[in-house]
Amino acid sequence: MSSDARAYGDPDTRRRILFATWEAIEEVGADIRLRDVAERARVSRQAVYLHFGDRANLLLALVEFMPETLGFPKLLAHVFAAESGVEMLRRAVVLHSTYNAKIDSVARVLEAAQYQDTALGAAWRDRMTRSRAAHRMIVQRIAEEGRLTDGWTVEDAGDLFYTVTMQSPWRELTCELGWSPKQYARRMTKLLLDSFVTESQA
Amino acid sequence: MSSDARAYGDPDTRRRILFATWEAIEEVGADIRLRDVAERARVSRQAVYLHFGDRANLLLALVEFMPETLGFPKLLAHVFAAESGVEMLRRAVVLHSTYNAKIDSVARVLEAAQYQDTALGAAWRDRMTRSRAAHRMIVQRIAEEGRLTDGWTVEDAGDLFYTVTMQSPWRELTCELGWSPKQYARRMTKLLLDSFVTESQA
DNA sequence: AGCGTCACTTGACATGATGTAAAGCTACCA
DNA sequence: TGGTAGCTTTACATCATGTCAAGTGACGCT
Repeated sequence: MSSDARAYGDPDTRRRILFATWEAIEEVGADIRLRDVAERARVSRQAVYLHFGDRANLLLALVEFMPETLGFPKLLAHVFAAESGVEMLRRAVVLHSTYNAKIDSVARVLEAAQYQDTALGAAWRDRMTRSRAAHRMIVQRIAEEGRLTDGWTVEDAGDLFYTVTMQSPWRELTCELGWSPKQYARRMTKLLLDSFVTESQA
Repeated sequence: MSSDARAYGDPDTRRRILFATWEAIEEVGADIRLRDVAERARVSRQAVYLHFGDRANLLLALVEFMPETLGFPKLLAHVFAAESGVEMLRRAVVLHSTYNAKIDSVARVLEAAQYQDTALGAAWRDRMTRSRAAHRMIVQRIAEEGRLTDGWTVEDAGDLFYTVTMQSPWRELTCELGWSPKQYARRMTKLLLDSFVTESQA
């Protein structure tokens, strides 16, 4: 995935356009026009096409750009630096509670667009696949520590963990139902630990 | 909500158009063109506009039309006819496991469109609000029977129940990860019961 | 100084879907 | 016979996407 031989144009301009797109999506929503994006980036509409080819490709680039900009790798590393599987799970949910908020407006657009553009759908799916793998590793760790409840396999619990902490449920609970990040983290963690983990300390 | 003084035109034609829309969405996806819809319904493109005004309104009508057509009220009644709260929850998850499948293609379109059209968004939200209330009632029943775990309030558990059984997580688990309806029902039920319900029988 | 090239601008244009407007057709009903 | 409801046909305005071609300015190289 993700490696076009060489990107066109000035990297700074490219970044400006990506930031402009991001801003535009946050303000306007899904139906951003590329002329608005261009205006925000203070370039011509055609510059956008020169850099990214088309709308789908622009969003595609944004999918890579956001996590880099938000320092996602570091945040993820902190989750995996935990000393126990249960603590990893806790930290993962906390990460979701804050990180999901930052990418939500863009995520809405991508969720909607993924079925219309093949390449974009693939990129989004790829992102999901990684996330799924990360969640499974956490459950794997819990299992290795002998704390996974008998009824669950690593695979099933991992997939469920991954799925219920996805963007959509998070969005519903926080944006629509008003849960704070802390409430989200506490309650979601409780749900998962209650089912996945055998009691021992907490 | 949902009561325009009187609908235009022949009700049969109206139904034909709605079915055609439904079909078109299932085959083509989100980017259906109204001319395709018209073609399937064997009416002119303008007939669609005469009946529904615009695209958003057509989708709006579809939101009401689908549950009626699929006999949703009866299915819901069966859930609430259960003798215990726990059994209600079980039945609700089973209902999700099959019903979500039937509406999924249309749900994708509506989820995407809800942020673009105000009225459509409101209608979709209304649907969600009802669903949320139903889920809460089930948890309420569990609580009344004294089986709700100490750590949960009816409200929080209800909202979580509602949220994790939403369309999106269901879609991910079944369409993308390949869970069968039975697997979905069993595992989702286990997750919820493990956390919400105090052990007593099963 | 001259030359080319990169990065971008400008303006024009084709495409294609949405939505509106107006006139015509047909069957039924009074 | 006349009217109206329900739909068709044709035409048209709009608007975003995406493409094309020519032009401009800065920069580096010779």
